[in-house]
Amino acid sequence: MKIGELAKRLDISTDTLRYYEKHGLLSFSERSESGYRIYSPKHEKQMQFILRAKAVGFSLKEIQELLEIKLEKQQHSCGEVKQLTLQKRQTVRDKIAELKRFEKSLSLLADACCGGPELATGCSILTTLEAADDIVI
Amino acid sequence: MKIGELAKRLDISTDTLRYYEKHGLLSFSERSESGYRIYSPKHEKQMQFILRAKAVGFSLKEIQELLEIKLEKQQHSCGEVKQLTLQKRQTVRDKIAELKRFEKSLSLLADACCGGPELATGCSILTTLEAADDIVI
DNA sequence: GTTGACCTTGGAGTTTACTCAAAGGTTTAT
DNA sequence: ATAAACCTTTGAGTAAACTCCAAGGTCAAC
Repeated sequence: MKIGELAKRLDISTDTLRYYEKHGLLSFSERSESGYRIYSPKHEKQMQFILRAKAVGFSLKEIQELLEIKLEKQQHSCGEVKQLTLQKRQTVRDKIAELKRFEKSLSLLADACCGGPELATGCSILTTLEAADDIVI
Repeated sequence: MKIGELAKRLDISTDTLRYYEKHGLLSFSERSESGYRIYSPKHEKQMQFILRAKAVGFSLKEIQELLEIKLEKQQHSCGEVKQLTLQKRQTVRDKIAELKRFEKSLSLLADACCGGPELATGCSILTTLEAADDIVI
């Protein structure tokens, strides 16, 4: 199958497929005589792995690590894989915590503001940001 | 006060201050005869506004909008400010939701994995990513 | 009068994950 | 045989928010 077909099956762009190949995520494929990339079901499966890993939050760099382990399973332990997963979960949790702090502060700001057509001269959001000691950060 | 002193007081770098000026966040300051930036308490207050807005999650671009309103309060309404705040809260909430989905999937993966020194050949995380129809995405 | 700490500018580099364009070769259908 | 639809490569551009560098000017202290 040529690149366009694989792209369509996976619902991504051909550019993305070439990008993944270039960055060591998707293994090189055979080429036709004219130089076209010819993909096998193996490549499609590899791509599905990549897309699933992306869907659970792994970055491309992290997916590279997972692929390295996956391709040489004999050389690696279950513990390593779990380690990567738990690490990722921790950074996700940290980000969630930060965003929740944002959410809380923004809610405080919004709730205190009338939000009406009044001039913004006395807007509580602006004055709070100007001199806030009371924002929960 | 020169740039180094203001930077120290705000606990940011001089590069950041120049960056903010260049990108229209911090108003231009006077210059000494030799071309040094000379900042007044007004500039420090403006920077505090910016840093507080950052601390509650606004991007620099959004802070620019807030500053425009702030500098011409007569021309704007409370509603506009609240609107920006609520919009921001929504994007923050959306991001939290996505990250929570990640967290959930990663937890499922991690919990199913023994994480031991066993070879990764049968690692449940890898096999799940290879052929997962059961990942909650 | 010279060291060292400060300041200036312009421009390049970083990270992430693509996306687009240009200029050209190939295949397929009519 | 020619037009449309595909493929190739290289290289540049995007967003966000800085960060670093080079090459040079300035100021205070000793």
